Amino acid sequence: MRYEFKRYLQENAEITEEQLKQLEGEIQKRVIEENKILLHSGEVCEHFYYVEEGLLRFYSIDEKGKENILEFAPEKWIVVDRASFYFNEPSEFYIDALEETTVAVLDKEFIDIASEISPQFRKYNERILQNHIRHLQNRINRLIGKSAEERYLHFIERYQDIPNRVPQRMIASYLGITPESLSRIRRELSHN
Amino acid sequence: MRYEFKRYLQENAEITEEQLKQLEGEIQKRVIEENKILLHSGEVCEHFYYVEEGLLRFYSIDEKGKENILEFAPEKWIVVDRASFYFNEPSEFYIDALEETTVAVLDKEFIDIASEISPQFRKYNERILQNHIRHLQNRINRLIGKSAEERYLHFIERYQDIPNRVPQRMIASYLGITPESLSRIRRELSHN
DNA sequence: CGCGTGATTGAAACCCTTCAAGTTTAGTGG
DNA sequence: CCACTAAACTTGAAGGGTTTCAATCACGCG
Repeated sequence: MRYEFKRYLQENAEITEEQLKQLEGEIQKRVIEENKILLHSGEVCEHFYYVEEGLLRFYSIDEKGKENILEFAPEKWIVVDRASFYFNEPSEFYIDALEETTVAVLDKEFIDIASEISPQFRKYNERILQNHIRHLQNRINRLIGKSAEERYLHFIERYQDIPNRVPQRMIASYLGITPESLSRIRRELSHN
Repeated sequence: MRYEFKRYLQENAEITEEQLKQLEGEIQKRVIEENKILLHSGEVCEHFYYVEEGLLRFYSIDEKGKENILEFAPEKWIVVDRASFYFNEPSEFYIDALEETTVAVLDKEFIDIASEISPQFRKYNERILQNHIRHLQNRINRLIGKSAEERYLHFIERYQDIPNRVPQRMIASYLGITPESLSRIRRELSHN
């Protein structure tokens, strides 16, 4: 397994073999079939999902039934509705699998124990939190300041593999435009 | 002072009088004149600014010179470019004062000491971080899923006092539209 | 009073959406 | 392997919504 969670923890949170043994029982591995929903709007998000292989998606559905994709989560990403997880509130979002996906499932217990036995993990956890904020902040900046075409170009530059793995309409959804608009933007871009 | 930082800390981070004394030297109070810039793009953001009175603004400026406002920070808010602060990178944003503003200025030292002497502060600090994520996430959801009119209605509902304190063109900037568009949206809304 | 800034309005252009119709693609079962 | 089907993508036309640019109006301040 290329992106196994344990190895990821060792490399990124400086967790030792020793500590891994203590945590082993708290890490649940699951294989999620394509299209399976892991979090429904209205539920409290009780888990972090670390993607070892596959692709998850974090999105909302509005009154008109339109899906709005906030995030794609390929290998090495962690998805969670932090607001719901942390504040114990019903989530307004969904998480599902766009491919058959193997995940490491982590709950509050895991976070608490890992934080307790490893100051490095605590730091790592804060780092991904800060990183998440940076990411969201930049995304907002592009949404209010850039055109759809610029946002698309940024997207394919930043997430090279995702365009090959998800339907184009989902990229449109991520960018905040319709599939038709994205199709036309792509046509324009290819015409030079 | 209605929203003095020390009182805020006592109420929200359960900091005691005792601990306040230890922290006093780390809290710098400043009065920022209107239009003064606290953080320039390209600088590393070294401080948290807690607004005791007045109004700050967090924004970027793009190649065309257009300002894109990510956040308004009235009383009781904390502004900081967390990405720059945490990762020690040059910021891509600006912070300035839209009114004469009194702030408590906090640096890394303050955060470190407060975290060390008070577990409550540590928790508080994580809480505002998580809250920040919730806020950004919801904002993105509205930007990709709602019309300009809906976003405007949400804005005036959520931030009742801000529309009276900032020029309308800045609200337009926050919403990601032009001042002219916002003017027309308001006209439409008033015509019923 | 006059100036400057911000808000409004109009007209044209542009971008994006909507709806409806094709076309292409991928997957399924024979 | 082909034929069929459903889903995804593309395209066109019409219509909104937004922007742009320019002009005008409203207001506060020196």
